[in-house]
Amino acid sequence: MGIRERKIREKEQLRQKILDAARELFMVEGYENVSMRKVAERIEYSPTTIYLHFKNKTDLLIAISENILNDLLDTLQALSEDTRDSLSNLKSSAKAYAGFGLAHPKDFELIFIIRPQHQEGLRLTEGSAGERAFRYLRTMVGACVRQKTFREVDVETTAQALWSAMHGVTSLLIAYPDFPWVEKEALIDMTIDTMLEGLKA
Amino acid sequence: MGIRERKIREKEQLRQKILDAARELFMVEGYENVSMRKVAERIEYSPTTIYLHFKNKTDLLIAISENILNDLLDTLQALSEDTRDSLSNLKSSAKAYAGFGLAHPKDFELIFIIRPQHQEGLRLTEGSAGERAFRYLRTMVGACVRQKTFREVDVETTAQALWSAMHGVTSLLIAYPDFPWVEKEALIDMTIDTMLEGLKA
DNA sequence: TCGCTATACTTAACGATGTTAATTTTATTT
DNA sequence: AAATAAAATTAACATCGTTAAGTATAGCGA
Repeated sequence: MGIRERKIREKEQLRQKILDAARELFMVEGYENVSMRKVAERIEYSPTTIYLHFKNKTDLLIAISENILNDLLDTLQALSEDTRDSLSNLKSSAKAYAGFGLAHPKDFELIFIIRPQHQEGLRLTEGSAGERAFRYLRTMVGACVRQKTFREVDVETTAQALWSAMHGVTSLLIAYPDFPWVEKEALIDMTIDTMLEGLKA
Repeated sequence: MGIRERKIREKEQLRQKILDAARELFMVEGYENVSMRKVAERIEYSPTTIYLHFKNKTDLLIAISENILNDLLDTLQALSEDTRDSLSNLKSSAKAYAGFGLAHPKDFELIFIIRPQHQEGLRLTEGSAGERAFRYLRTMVGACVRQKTFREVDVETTAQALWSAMHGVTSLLIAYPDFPWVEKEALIDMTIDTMLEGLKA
């Protein structure tokens, strides 16, 4: 009796096909310029079929955002594999966050700029990619404090401040690509290095 | 022959009326939820009349953004009136930037989040509010370096890094109001204080 | 193999959007 | 009072997100 299973599988495949098509289009054309009809056309289904898999366009955006967030989390966690000292880990993770933004500006924009605009009251649910990413950051900060690499700062506040600083550079570099920035790498380094210097014991 | 003058004045008045109505609506309903028809209805003109004064909706957004940026610049410059030491000036300006964002989140969102999305290739033109604000920041950083309050850092890079950090906290606090932030003031203080600490001579 | 039923999918439509073209009203000049 | 220039409007186009209603299809028991 594998019929039911096959149907579920086919349904899941179509859902994935929609996600792939939409993500691709969002990246190339930008969320606001992609209509449900365009997504439908690309997968060769009628527009309404999408609504059998996603409640609305925002729901589609959210699902894709979660996928991207998982990619980002993978990128960050791949770095902690080589477990050097906590400070190096923290620094390379912070740089990876900004690096991800520069390498995939459209992804960054979608998850951190567009999504919160369309999903107000967004909160990090237990075990979500965003929640795990931030917990990972807090752990690294905690380690630096425990090992007296940092002075006795509040771990939660410090983690949030570090995220803020890295998020700031990345957002600005993406939002204003034509601003007369100094070399991007240099700016990213200056931001994270200054923060870390300010936290030293 | 004051007829021509009166006509110009009336035209300018209507333009201002449109700006006021649109800004008010943008603040309350959000840019994307405000249609040209809604703006028109509020000023009791037909929708097309707006197009006699603004090329399109983006043009309206830009004009309003410039107004808001001037407000922000005023807020910042009011602080430098009491000319204490450069470091205090820098610190209070940085806090004022974040404070403006928290006090007027919709304004902040409009000029720093929405506008760059609709006006790509945006550059700070000579003498614009944005350009003056940043130049002011660079001057304060330069003063701190010259007086050896800061170590010998590159002024341009440092100014951009400081803006990044402050922009980051503010953006995040606004974008994710439901994130479990520590006390907002504490987070803002931690971010700016850590940056300044990291720059000390 | 036949009809029955649930599921998958499509067609048609609604109200709203930004924007343009064509037209009418209004105010000024001759 | 007629002509002209300016200001404002009406009507329309293409497109949007989304819903309701209808049609095809695939699996089922007989």
